[in-house]
Amino acid sequence: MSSQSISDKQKDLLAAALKLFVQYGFHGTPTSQIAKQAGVANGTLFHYYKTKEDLIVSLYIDIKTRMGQHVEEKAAKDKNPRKDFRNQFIEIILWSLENKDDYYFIQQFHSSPFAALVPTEVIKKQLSKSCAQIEDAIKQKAIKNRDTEFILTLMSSHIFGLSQYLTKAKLADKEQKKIIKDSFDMLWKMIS
Amino acid sequence: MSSQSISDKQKDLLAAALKLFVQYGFHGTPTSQIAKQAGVANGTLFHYYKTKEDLIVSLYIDIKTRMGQHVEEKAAKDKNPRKDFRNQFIEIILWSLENKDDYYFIQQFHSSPFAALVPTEVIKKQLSKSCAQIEDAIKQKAIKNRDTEFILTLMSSHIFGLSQYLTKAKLADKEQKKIIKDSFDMLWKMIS
DNA sequence: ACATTTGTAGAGTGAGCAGTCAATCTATAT
DNA sequence: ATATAGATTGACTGCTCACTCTACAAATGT
Repeated sequence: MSSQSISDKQKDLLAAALKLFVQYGFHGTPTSQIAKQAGVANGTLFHYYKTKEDLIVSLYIDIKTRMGQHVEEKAAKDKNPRKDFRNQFIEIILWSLENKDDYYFIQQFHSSPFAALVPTEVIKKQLSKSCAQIEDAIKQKAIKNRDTEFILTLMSSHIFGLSQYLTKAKLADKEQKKIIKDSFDMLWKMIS
Repeated sequence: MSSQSISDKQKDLLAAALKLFVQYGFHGTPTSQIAKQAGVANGTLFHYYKTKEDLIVSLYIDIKTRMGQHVEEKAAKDKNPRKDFRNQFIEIILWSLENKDDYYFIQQFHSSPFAALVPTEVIKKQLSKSCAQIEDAIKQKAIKNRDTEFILTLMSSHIFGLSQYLTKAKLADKEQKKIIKDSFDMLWKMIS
């Protein structure tokens, strides 16, 4: 199901679906519209995705994967936990601002019944790196000794909140970077 | 539209809608099912709510109002900003845990196209108190001097994250209270 | 060259849904 | 008693939508 290399038409379909889902919601977007927007026939959509549900879940996994790759590539690694987290923090925020639709879709998806349809193995894979990193930082006494999930949740929601704020308040680049750094300092103060 | 005192049948309808929306999502829930679950006829639903959309928005406003009232009543007022925020923080968290469906619905609603349909006056009314409180605390130098919206967003998402964590990790009462307090301390450290 | 698989198209189908409507019931007013 | 307005019902409708099906085209293998 939508694994392996993704064809051009699949990319078009996912891009079209993203745009429309963000604008009209899952149910407000007929598959016919998605096909139209992607410039393919109705049947083609169902050739690649067995059901609409399959398309939605595939889109989610695709976005998450791309986001992960981006951070992996861009964020400079660092021995110092604080700097390491900071680099990743900044890259995620920047990505979320450059890909607002994608980020918004993830939120939408998370608080929908579709969230339950993501295979557990996929979820675990997504979390494993972050968890390991947090556990590492705890061992190094760089951050508070708390349940890993707890820390991760607080970090995620902090990032979510910041992204939301920056999206609403359209600021100049300089001002924005200032707030991002400030925001990380606040986060770090909280968990260190 | 669904203002003024709410009749029993309306209450039944909202309760039914909440339950089903949380379980199956907005689109996965036909109005016919909502009516059935509420024990009224199909037409009765449309007597009270012009459209399904109207029902959804009304439900959101109803929940938000109830949540606000609950906090207003329960949270002990305090001259000390920190204590004042803490009391409210705790009450919101406890409410969210006792009313998981309601809280989940709010999230679902926020990241949906329906969010745009809430009248701006309603939104402003909801935010005014919190904003005033934050501005007050800033003047008293109890918390950092930042944009009010920024602080509010960080607080909201922190609460959201904590609620989510506590919902997943089912802990004993004592443990839970410990984490709530700890979590508030962390939040306060961040913004003070 | 031919066979087989894979991709693409788009009209068609049947189920399900939001919302209507005419009829009946209830309540309050006069 | 009677009139008026609101509440309640549930069968009905017209439309939308997810998904199917058949036919044809392109690629791939032999």
